[in-house]
Amino acid sequence: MAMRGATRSSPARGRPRRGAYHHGRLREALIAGAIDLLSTRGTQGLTLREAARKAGVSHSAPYRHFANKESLLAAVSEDGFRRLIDAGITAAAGERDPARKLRVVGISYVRFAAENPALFRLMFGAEVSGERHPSLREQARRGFSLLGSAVAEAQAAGVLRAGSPVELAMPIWVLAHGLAMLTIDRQVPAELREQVAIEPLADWLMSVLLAGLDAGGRFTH
Amino acid sequence: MAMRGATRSSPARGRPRRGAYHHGRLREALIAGAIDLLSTRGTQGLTLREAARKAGVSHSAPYRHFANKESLLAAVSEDGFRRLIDAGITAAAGERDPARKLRVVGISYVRFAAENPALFRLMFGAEVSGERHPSLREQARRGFSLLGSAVAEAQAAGVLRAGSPVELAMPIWVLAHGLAMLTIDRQVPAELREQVAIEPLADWLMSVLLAGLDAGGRFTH
DNA sequence: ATCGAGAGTTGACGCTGTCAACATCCTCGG
DNA sequence: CCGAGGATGTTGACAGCGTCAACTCTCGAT
Repeated sequence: MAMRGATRSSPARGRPRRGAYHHGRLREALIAGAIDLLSTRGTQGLTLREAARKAGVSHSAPYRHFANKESLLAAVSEDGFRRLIDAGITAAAGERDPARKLRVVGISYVRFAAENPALFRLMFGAEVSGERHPSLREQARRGFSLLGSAVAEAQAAGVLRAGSPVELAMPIWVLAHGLAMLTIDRQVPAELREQVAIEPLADWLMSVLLAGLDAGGRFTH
Repeated sequence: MAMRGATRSSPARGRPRRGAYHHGRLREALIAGAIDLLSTRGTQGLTLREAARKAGVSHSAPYRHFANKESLLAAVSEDGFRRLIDAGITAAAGERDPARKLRVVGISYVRFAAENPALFRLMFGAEVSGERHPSLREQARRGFSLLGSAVAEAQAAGVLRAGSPVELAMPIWVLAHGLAMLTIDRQVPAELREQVAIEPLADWLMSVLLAGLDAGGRFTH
């Protein structure tokens, strides 16, 4: 049996020391396959058995590495959060002006969603519960604190009014998240969509909001 | 066979003229059952077969009324849009001041999402495609035009700057949608959540945005 | 009275997630 | 050097799902 061999996805990347029976890097291969399935065939196409097939492994091998499907989805989601945060960090690093930095972080958020719609929906969706997977909650917190530090920087430079960074970051996140979701759902009115470029729209929305943050009152709770 | 009878969900509501074999109002019963399943057991719990069971009918009877599962979901989604728009109309009717009217429409949007999370996600999700179900697109357009008229009213009253209503309505929708989604996903930071009341937060965000719309520039494309 | 179309049923298919029992491999203590 | 045992992978099963084909029942029009 075990007709599986080096023909499929080169098990044990690098040096194929392991025999045919043990994959060697199955966990990573499953996550990578799942991410690929998600972007090419959408949520419906992401199946435990199909991910196993792509890794060249039997249908229940994944259970040696994930308790159930939700656990695999959580790992995929966590990887998505890492990439989303990396995109934000990279975008911020490319800007020196603190005001522009704040905007490009928001724009990178929307762009990530537009480029990975199914993944983005999974990350914020309900099929993987944040309660059961606290590491996900941790990643979301990291992302929010990245935004918070961009806010603090803008405040220090005097381009954003004083106030609790979390209170000021919240509206920015809400706006970026709303635009990201509506973009994914293709709900942005045609009048406001020029070609497929979402960035100018995102930039304008950020301008409006930042102006409002300077003018508006605080959230006194 | 056909042990199904008046014991279950009273087929042919009103006058049970039809015998046991023909349900009489199966289509409506399936939609109602699906909505119920969605709110009590979530997306995963909404199953064609379970909806049929709730209606007291065999597992493939739904195919006489819906081409496939997605068609049932589309009907559920359309009902959701109607209720969402109704909520907005009701909220607007309760306010005379055009500025407050604009805000309560946004707040009602967020509240609807918070009260019907699974339904809201279905309405804007990917499992029912707007391309294949144009009536859904139509409902979304109706909702947007409801918001647009609230904007126009505010402009006429001089409490909102001039400009294309669609250009001004877009940021409001984006903000409301973002807050709705983040609320559903329980991502709103604890510091900003007082108890479970989302309305003050929504109101504040609307204030910030409206101030920004007055101060900010236009979206020149 | 009949007949045909609409509405519902039965049974099947392939797919899925999950589990139990089994097989194989790798490592480490003796 | 070896052999035991844990880690890893396989096989086969189960129930539930969406869907389809073939059947049956019912009712209203002719």
